[in-house]
Amino acid sequence: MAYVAYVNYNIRSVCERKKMAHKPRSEMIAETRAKLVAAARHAFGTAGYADASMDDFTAAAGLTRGALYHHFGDKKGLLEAVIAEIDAEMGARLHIVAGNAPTRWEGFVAECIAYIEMALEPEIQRIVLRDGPAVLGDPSAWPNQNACIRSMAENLQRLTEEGTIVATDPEAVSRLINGAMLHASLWIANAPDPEATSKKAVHALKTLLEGLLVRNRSPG
Amino acid sequence: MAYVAYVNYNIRSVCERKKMAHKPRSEMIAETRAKLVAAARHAFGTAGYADASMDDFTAAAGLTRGALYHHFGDKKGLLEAVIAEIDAEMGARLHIVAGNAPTRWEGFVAECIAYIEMALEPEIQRIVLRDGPAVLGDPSAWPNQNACIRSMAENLQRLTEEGTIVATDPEAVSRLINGAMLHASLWIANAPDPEATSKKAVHALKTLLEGLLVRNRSPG
DNA sequence: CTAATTTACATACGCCTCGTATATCAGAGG
DNA sequence: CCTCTGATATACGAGGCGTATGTAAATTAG
Repeated sequence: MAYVAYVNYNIRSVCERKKMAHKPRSEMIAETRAKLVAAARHAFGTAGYADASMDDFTAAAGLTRGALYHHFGDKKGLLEAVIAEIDAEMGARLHIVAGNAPTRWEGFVAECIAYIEMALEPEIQRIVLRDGPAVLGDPSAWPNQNACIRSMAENLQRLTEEGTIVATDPEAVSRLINGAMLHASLWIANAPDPEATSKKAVHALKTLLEGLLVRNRSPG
Repeated sequence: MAYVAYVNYNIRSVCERKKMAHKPRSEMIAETRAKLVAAARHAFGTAGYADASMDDFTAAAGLTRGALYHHFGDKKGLLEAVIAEIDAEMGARLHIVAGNAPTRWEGFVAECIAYIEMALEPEIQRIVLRDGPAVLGDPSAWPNQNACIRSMAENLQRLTEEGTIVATDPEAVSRLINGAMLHASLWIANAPDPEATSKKAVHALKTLLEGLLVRNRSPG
């Protein structure tokens, strides 16, 4: 018995989608995943993870929660996918910035500043910096390990080897700096005058970073 | 009509509480609030804010959600109260640490290290560092403004005036350092070997901080 | 000292959200 | 052509939260 109503099933929507595209199945699936990720990204970025209703944003993507559970397991799984996407974009942007600098050190500083600027974007701030850690735990344990951090740690490693900066554990320093930048972004974004605050933060960060330069340190 | 069942009301629990104590009303209220905050603090600290059921932890405190809504408005309000309590404790602990140091600079460094250690405690980490920002937004905009940050900013102000450290905006530097420490704590807490990681982080932090000392900087 | 009012809390109800179980259909492959 | 697997939709149940409402104790008024 039961489920009599299934006679009306989803005939309409399925037919519509059939008419629209005759792509191979794998493409349709990729498209579905992309649609879900995009819709979730928007919802998470504006309403926040907790207040984003799965029913709502799957519907906005022209789908239902059924598709979501099939592809991502649960809401957290979808958040992971969204964060992975954003993180990849961030990594790519930082890579470009670092590559355009004349020296390694300057590249590093430019990367830091670019990171702060990116972290000012509301979507990144909300999803990656606030909800991400709350829902998924410590970012340093995430699978991607934040492409950003790895890139910075590598730079620091080389700078240390070159003798440009004082000897420290590169990973430790990169995590400290990353945390500093992240917090700075939250501060800037919520400040009454973000522009001025940003200048103060960038200046302070440069001061802090320059303390690492060997040429700035007197033997002592 | 309706609400017929109210005849049985809460006679039992009320009578029990009446027998137990004949304190003035204000004390009873304070006790209720304290019980709720304590129960919530435990639940938030172990299960996390999102997974802590209001029905469950109010019941654990011998109360119902009615009391909670009356005193704190909603779940967020209770979280605010919990965080305020924890923040006050942290501030007091830091104050003591700083006061025991021979010089202002050493006090500042000691405070930083103590902060990292505190932030390793699971309850603080979960409630203040992860769920807090996700639910209540940027910590720098919280009412208490994090007693910790203010204290550090004051120290930096004085150190700058004394000429001990290079001139920067004290608030900016304190926020950067605060973010660095916070992130370091998350990293340490989730590292496979927290002890060793902690040493690395503290060493790196000291290196970073010492870069601010005027006596370490060569004129450049 | 009694009556009115306020305050502190408990209960009931409804909406919404999530997760799981089930149903259906479209393609892929034999 | 038939079967089987995979992609998606629907139905159902369990909780969680917020609000509206109820009650009794404490306080204040007269």
